[in-house]
Amino acid sequence: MKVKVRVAPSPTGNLHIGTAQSALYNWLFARKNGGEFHLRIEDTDKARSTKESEENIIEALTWLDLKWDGPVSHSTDNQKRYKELLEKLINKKKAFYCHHTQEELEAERKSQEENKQPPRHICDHKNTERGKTSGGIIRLAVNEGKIVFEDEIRGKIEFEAMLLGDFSIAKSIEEPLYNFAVVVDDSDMEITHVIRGEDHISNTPKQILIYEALGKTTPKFAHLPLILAPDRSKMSKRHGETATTAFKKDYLPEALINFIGTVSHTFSKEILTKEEMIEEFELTKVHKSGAMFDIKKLNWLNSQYVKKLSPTEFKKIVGIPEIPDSAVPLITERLEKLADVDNFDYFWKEPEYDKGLLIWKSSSLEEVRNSLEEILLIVQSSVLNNKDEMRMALDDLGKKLGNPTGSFSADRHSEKGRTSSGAGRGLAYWPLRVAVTGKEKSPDPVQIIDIIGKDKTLERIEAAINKLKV
RNA sequence: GGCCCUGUCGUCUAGCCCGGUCUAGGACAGUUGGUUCUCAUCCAACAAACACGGGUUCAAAUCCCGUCGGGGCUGCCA
Repeated sequence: MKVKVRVAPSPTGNLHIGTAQSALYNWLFARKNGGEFHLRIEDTDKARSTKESEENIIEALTWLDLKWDGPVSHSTDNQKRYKELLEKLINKKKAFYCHHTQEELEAERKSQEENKQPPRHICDHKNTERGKTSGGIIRLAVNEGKIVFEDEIRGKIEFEAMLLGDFSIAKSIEEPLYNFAVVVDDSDMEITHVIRGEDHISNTPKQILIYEALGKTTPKFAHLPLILAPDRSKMSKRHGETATTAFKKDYLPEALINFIGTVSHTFSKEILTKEEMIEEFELTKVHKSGAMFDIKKLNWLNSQYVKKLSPTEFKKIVGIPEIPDSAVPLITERLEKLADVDNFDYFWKEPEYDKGLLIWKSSSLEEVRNSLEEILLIVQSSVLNNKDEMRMALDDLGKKLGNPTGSFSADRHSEKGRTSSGAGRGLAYWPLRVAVTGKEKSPDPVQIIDIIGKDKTLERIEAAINKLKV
């Protein structure tokens, strides 16, 4: 039988990162087995479902390039089926109306907990005339027995049916609840493998009972481990952002895919595309225990992908003003998150900084100004068109300015056993970098100068000298 | 409380099924050093784990039992 899987998010919020992982694994499984991967919007709860959420789900999946087969389906398209099947179950006495009030149910649950009893409702309206009369919610008539299924990832899992009680399947004949709706949907779509988060393990016995009551064959089940927050609990809003689309501003989709793919499944490489993942993907190789969401690892992966981008791709993705291609590697080499590209805005706009930043170590204001004036002369000469000559000229200047032999201990730069020539070079390079970039951290100023050009460089050095005069 | 899932470095894991090759391997993060004007890259090195207790065995991270820990579910949400 042809493999058919789906991802079925409810449109009650943005696409959760865990659901994105679930989508990826379903997608990989389908592609690996030449099957189909579908997207179904599980909008059973009409009150909480929104159009915006649905749009967000589609936006996220599209961004991650997880293409689904066929049209997007909706639970709400299946209304008539739910009602039809619900009536059928009631007629066959496999389901019934429960007329107990919410207060009664709550009191029962409370006393059960106090008496260390399993929380459940075994309804005495089952198999009675009252149970056939519409009015209350609809429950499945559960009988004694064991419910056993073979999880494709975890192996055999067993439940005692009566511990479930006569659980609810619909609020009314027109309003099915989640467990009933998914079973009908999956069954009608002929889903062969239900691959979803571990948080659904306890729904599985209920769903199996519904399949049986309906006389349908059950699909295979596979429960993925959860992606955990730093406190090891399920990731939720209270831990910060969980929306997949929130990662768009900082991360490449390939990097996020790589991260969520490798965090719960081991592949032969740490860095690989989802096409490469298809080759090795096996449900039996999916891990059993939850994995913490390690943002540092995501950052590292992202930086690896950023470095591989061509200048054209990079500029298009981060959307910055036009800069020469040669500037791009200088940026990508030190970029972890896309939005941090603003730290390199000196390539396209004038730097702003405090004049104190121009001071190299414990040098004096005069020394720095003198150094900048010398550099101005160097730049004005034509050595600029050769980076090596430029460096030599700056190195010579460094030597000339010499090593101020005083102590450096009381400044903001750490002292790392620098050689005497290094100290002089610093007096040349440091103020130049600050003048050109306005930052204390940057790529080699000579390379930056080569990119922004002679005129801009002269302007910026003059501006720096003027700052020091005030 | 009840039911279920799970437990190797700080994190993600390899190894576990089929005991010895494991003085437990890799990656991220961390620390140190090299290149260096700063940052980054790159390179080198260091530190860091079998949850605990019994048992089986010549031998246990690997097999068995128990304990403890973590998580999920426990809705007329999904």
